[in-house]
Amino acid sequence: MQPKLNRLLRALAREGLEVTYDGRLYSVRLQADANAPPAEVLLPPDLPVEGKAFQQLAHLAALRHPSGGEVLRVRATPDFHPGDSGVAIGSVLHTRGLVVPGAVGTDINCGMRLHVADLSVDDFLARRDAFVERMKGHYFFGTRDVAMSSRASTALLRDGIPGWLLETLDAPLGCARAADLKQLDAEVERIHLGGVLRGNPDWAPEALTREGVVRDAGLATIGGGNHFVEVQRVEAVEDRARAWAWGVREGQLAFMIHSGSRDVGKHVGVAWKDRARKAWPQGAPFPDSGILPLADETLVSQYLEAEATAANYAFLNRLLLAELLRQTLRELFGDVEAPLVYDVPHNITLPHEGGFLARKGACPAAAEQPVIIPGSMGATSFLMVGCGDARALESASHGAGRARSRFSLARAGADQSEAALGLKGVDCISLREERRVEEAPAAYKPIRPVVDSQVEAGIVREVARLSPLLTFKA
DNA sequence: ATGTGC
Repeated sequence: MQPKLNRLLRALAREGLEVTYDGRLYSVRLQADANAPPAEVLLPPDLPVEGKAFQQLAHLAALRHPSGGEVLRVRATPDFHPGDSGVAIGSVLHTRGLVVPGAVGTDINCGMRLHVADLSVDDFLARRDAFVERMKGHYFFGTRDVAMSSRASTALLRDGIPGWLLETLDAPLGCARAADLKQLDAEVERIHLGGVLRGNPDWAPEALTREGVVRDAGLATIGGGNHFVEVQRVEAVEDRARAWAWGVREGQLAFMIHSGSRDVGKHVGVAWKDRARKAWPQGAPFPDSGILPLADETLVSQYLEAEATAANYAFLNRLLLAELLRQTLRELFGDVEAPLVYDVPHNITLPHEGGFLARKGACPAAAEQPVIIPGSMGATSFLMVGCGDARALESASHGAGRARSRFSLARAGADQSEAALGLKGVDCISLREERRVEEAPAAYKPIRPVVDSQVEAGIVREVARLSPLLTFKA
């Protein structure tokens, strides 16, 4: 391990990076810019590292805007890996006087949602096939009814889940019929930020606000990449008091949702990538990294409003993915209670100490707050509680982190046996075989060391572990 | 991340 590490440090030095490592925490900065704050990465020695991700972190920390504002700190979680827009997944960026749209990207308010269900695992598995057929219909073949009035859609984009609920309670339609509205109303407090950021429907695709009935084919769909919906079993409870308070008990059926704002986030993210370029001061050289911050006060607040608009949509997307599943459980098993444990975004910009914290694939981990860290397909997932660690910028990892690219897995000649891919015994429902391979357990780092390193560092504590029964991938 | 694509 040690020679390998030394080789990595030497290679990074040749590429102009100054890197130190104390066996737990890396500190990275550009040699050419001693005034930039160092970027820190929590990473145990036995986890694989990629030089490109360090490069991206160092450049993010060195980011400046000619007219002011500053990067205060950059921190990365142990699941960090290179991002294709120039910002590593797992980056947490603390700024003042500027924001960086690329530090969130297009997958705005990608996040996690966890429910537990009052149903035995045996009873569930006895009707697995019927359940799978119904859910395939909802998630893959569009048998869901997610129509909204344009009033409800507009209220959602502006005022989040509470706004949507108000309009929907008033004039139920489509997805509202599917939803148990009273229960949803009671569950709003278990959504991070109450399921609302102040948005503006003008930033959303026009089809979502057009007068009449809005039928959005993307709503209540899982999406690609690492997104999934998984049925799980609560395997072990470590913190009994907290688990009890959150309604989580050993042996329960559970379901976990990992999804985001779909096309709406892409619409906003792409538009603002363009705007950031156009707003860059005339004559100033573009940063090598290609990452462009916004410093103008009006542009900053407009961007945050646009990001919030997509974030509100993502909250509803996860809510409806859960609602379809909850409704299907009721159809098959009668009056099953399946309460929300928590819903938390891990791709979002939020106010922090007079400035902003942009998380790209990092879960908020303020003190006492539920933290959801999914394992890769087939692996254990974790329900944790945050410790509010300031050095970690109150952030935990958002998963195990990708270890191999999609392409490296799909490459001809690679060993694609079920065993080599780690797919043996994994019940994965997917429309496309490639997806199962691209997202196979072998594509990801092991979750255990990622979680343990964060517990040891005082960032999170374990509340419960969940093991997978059935995974839906689009 | 995205009705993608080394």
